Amino acid sequence: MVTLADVARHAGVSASTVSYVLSGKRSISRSTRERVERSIEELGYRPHAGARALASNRSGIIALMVPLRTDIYVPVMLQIAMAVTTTARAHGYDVLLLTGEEGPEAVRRIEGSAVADAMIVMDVELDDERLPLLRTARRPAVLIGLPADAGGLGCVDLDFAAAGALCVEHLAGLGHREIAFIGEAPGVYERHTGFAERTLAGLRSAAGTHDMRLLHRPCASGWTAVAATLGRILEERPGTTAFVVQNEAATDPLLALLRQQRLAVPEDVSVVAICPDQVAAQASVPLTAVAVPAQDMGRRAVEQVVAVLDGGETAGTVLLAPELTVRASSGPAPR
Amino acid sequence: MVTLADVARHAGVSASTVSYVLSGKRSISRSTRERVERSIEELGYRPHAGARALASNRSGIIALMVPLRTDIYVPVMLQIAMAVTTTARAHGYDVLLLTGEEGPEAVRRIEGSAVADAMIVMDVELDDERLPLLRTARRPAVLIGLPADAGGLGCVDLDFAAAGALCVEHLAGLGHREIAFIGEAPGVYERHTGFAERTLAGLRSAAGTHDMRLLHRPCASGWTAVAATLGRILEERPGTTAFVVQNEAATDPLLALLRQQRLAVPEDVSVVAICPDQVAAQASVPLTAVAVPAQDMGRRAVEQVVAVLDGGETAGTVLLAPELTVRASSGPAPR
DNA sequence: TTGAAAGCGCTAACAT
DNA sequence: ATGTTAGCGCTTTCAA
Repeated sequence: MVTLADVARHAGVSASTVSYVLSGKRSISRSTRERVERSIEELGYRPHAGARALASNRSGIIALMVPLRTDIYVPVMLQIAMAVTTTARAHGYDVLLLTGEEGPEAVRRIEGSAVADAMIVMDVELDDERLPLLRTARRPAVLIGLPADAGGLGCVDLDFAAAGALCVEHLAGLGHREIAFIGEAPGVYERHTGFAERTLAGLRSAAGTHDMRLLHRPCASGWTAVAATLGRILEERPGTTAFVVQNEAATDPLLALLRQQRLAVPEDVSVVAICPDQVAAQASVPLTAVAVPAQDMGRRAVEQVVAVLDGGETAGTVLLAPELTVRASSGPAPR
Repeated sequence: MVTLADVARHAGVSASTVSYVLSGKRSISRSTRERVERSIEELGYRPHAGARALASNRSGIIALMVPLRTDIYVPVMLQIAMAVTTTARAHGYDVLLLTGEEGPEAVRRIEGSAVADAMIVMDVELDDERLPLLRTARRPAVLIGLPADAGGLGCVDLDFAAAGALCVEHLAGLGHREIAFIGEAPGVYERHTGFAERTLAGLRSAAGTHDMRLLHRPCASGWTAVAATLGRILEERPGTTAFVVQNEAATDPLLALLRQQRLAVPEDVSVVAICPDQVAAQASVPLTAVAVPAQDMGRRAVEQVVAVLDGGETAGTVLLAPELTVRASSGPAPR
C-alpha cells in the first residue's frame, strides 16, 4: 500500500508538505506542489480514510437514515437517497446508509464511534424520539421533514400545508364544492408523520376558507385497499366531484377504478395528486399535481449539512414552496 | 470523548485487556471481563471507528453500489438495499451507499482509501467495466447479478433463465401457443444487463422446446409507452393469448389496458409476471408470477461477503431457484 | 515556504 | 490471564 510517506520520499519533501498539498491548508511553492502531485499520480496514492479520520477527527462521511418501511412512498425515498448521495459526493463526502429500524440507538452509535461527521434523517415523526439525541449530539444533523419542534435542528421539507391548500384552491377555482382526500396508509397517520398531518391541516384549513366539504380517508397500498376506500367514499359522499391523492401507490388504481365506474376524468370527477412529477406525468391520465421535489430535498439537506461542517453556519428550516402543475386530470366541476 | 485508555484506567486494567474484552480474541477472567464491561457501560464508551480502522486495517463497512437510474425496478432496488443494510448490521457492518454513476472510479476510490472492507455491486452488465478492477482488488466483492464471466467473483442472482422457462412452461401447460414478452426498457437491453438477457434466453429456449411462438418487446415505463407496446403486439400478433411481463412499471398499466380493450384476464388472455411477490399480489388482478426474491438476494450477498471477510472462504455463484406462484391472472388458453 | 515530531485511539505481537 | 509497547497513516502544531 502506498502511504503518504512513500509520496514524500518519492517527491523529496517532508510528509507534512504532502499533507498540505492535499489539503491546501497552507501555501506551497508552485514547483513543489507540482512535484508532489506528480508523485501522487505516479504512485497512485490514496489517503487512508481511517488514518485521516483519526488524525483529523473528520471521517468524510454523512450518515443517512432511511425508513425501513418499504410500503410507502418508495420512489420518493429512493430519489431522495440518490440525490443525497450524488450531492454529498460533489462535496467530497460519502454516504452511510442506516435503516430507521435501529431507531435512536443508531444515532448513539454513529455519534459515539465518530463514523460520520453529520446525519441526515428522513421520515421524521412530529414528536420523533431521535430528536433529543440529535440536538445534544456534537455533530450536526439535518431532518428531511418537519417535526413539531425543530428546536435548533436544520430541516428541509416541502411546505405540505401550502401544498394541501394549493390543491384545494385549484379545485375551488374550478367550482368544486365537495372533495375527498385519499391519504397515506393509516399507519403513517398513527405514527404522526409530519408531512401527512401538515398536508391534512392545509387541506382542511383551505377547505374551510372556501366553504368546501372535505372527507379524509387514509388508504393502504394495493388495488383492493384503493377499491375499498373509493367505494366507501362514493357511498358516503355521492356528491364528491374531486379527489386529492397523496399516496403514490393509489393514483393508478384510482384512475383505473374510476374508469371502471364510468366516471370520466376530468369531466365527471377531477383528480389532483401530491407526488413526484414523474409519477404524475406517467399516469394513465396525466395528473394535475403538486410536485414532491424529492431531488431538491435531498440536495438541499446535504447543502445544509455541508454548510455547517465547512462553514460553521447554523442551519435553519428550509420550506420549499409547492408548485402545482395543471395536467389532464382536473377540470370544471360538473353541472 | 471517552477513550479506551479511560476505560482501562477506570477498570484498573491495561488497554489491551479492554481491547480483548471487546474483540473476544483472547480469554479474559470472568471477574475482569465484568469489571471492564461495567466501566464501558458507566463511561458510555464507544470505540473510535477511525482509530480501529487504522490499527486493524478493517473499517467495518461494506460498500454497496446501486444504479443511479431510478427509472427501472425501483422497488426491487430499494428492497435489496434495505436487506443488505439490515443483514450487514446483523453481522456488525455498516453500509456505504455508492451510486453507479461514479462507475469504475468508485471502485478505485473505495479500494484505495480503504474506507470499506468489501463491495457489493448491483445492476451488473454482462461485460461490466468494473469487473477487472474488482477482480484485482485486495478486498472481496460480490455481485448481485451475473456477468458473462464471473471469473472468481462471488455472485448472487435469481436464475432468470430458469424463471423465463418456468413462465413458458406454465403457459404451455395451459395450452397457450402464442405468447408475447413485455420486457424492461430498451436501455436495459442496450446495456446488456445480465438478468434481462438471461430471462429472454430462457424464454426463447423454452418456447422452442414447447413449439410456441414468442414475441419480445422491450417497454419503457409510463402508461403511454405500455399502451403503445400493447397496441403493436396485438396488431402484429392478433393470436397472442398470453403475456409474460418483466417490468414492474408495466404490469398495472397492462392490466388496465387489457380491461379497456375488453380482454378479460385470464379468460381471454393470461398474464404471467416476473416481479416481487408483493407487487404481484397487489395488482388489480393478482398476478401469477415468478417472484424476484429481492430480500433474499440482498441477504445472501451480505452473507457471502461476510463469509469471505470472516472466514476467508472464497465465494462462488449462488443462483436462486425461481418459484412460480399461481394467482388469478393465468388460465387455459381460449378455444 | 518547508520540515520535524507529537499525537489521534486502537490493535496485536511480544512478554510475563 | 494480563500487561507493555510499537506501530497503523495521517494532521497539525511548533520551529526554522
